[in-house]
Amino acid sequence: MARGKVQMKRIENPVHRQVTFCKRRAGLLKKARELSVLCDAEIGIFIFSAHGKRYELATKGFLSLLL
Amino acid sequence: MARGKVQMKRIENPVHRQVTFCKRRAGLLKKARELSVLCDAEIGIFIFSAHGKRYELATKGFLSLLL
DNA sequence: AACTATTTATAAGA
DNA sequence: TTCTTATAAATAGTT
Repeated sequence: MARGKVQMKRIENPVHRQVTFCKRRAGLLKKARELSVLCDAEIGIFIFSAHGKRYELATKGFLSLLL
Repeated sequence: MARGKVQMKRIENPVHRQVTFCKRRAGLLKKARELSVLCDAEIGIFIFSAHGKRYELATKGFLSLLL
């Protein structure tokens, strides 16, 4: 993206990888919320960090649709 | 976005809403794949359209982490 | 389904 | 590490 193109492979530097994870995770969840609102879609997202920490998002009607 | 800011509310025009759904759904899944590769994260996404059609993405190790 | 003018996301830098 | 900013990427409206 900015100030340089991104190589589409694992970021080796742990600090850089962690920073990118935080930023892009936030961006992904924002995009998901937007899609849900704009297009009346139900969305569920689970993200597990490399260390197994879980982050999630689910819109209101999501669970009943999934099950 | 382009050629006009987006109002963060449901798109009323059904054709416009469907087109936006397709475009943004593709964008969201792309971003998810990128996050997974760059940051070594496992990700699962379920999207249900307003008509109940399901779209999904899951990275390799996702299911075993979820369950 | 392609195009492109713009907005948005974000990689580096401060 | 939070904030900034130059630039890449996504996408709204158009054709």
